[in-house]
Amino acid sequence: MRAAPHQVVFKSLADPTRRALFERLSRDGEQTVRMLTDTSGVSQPAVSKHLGVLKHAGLVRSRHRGRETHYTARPRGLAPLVDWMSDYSRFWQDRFDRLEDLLKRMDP
Amino acid sequence: MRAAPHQVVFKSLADPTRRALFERLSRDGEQTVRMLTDTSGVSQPAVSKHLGVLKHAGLVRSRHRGRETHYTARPRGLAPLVDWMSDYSRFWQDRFDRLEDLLKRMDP
DNA sequence: ACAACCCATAACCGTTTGGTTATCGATAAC
DNA sequence: GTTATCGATAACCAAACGGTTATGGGTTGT
Repeated sequence: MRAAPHQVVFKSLADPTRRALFERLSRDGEQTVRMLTDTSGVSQPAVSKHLGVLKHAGLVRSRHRGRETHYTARPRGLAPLVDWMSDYSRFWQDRFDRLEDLLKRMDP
Repeated sequence: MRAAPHQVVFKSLADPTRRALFERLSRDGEQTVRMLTDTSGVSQPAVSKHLGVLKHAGLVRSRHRGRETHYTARPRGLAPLVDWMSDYSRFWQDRFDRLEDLLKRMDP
């Protein structure tokens, strides 16, 4: 039995180090493992492991060139969170539904 | 140094049992600890502990009457997630900004 | 008054998790 | 060709986590 997408995403983002990596990739764009390691405060293997988790959750992508691996944020990976919120909180559902309508009307 | 709101919320929702409690309260409205325990699959103390975590995260409220404690979902407790998403993902920021505008125009 | 019930807390325990160091294959630099 | 760099993996470890049982204070029912 596979874990639901939102489960994996929540778990991934619960760790501050991992979230910092995602934030960094979102702010500054594509980065190599080395670059990420140099500002993360943890060791390179730790960074690699975290990136593995984020990748498995669909939150980042990787691209190999030569001996380096370049990682990129995948904003759409957050979609399961939005879906979950609208499923289980009418409060947000109403808001997201309106947003959906608005976007459709603006960009049909 | 206090933990950032989104950190607490992410951590709280990372656990499936805890998320199930929040989902239940969101779907079915106010519930006592006993009612929640009977369908949770874990012991009453476990439920109490989880509810404590959710409460600390601002995701539920509690109200005492007699010997029972009634818990309610607090949808606004999810706001830190939306904020975080719009801060660190331009993709969602654009969408949420539009939502913000829409809501302001609809309900000024 | 007493028994039963509700819920929170404490003490404890196995598993998971986030970190480390060591290592190795692959590529780049000299 | 040799040396240095990059990044993934393995093995290991302490701390955090999610569960349990035991208990006790407060409230309701008989």
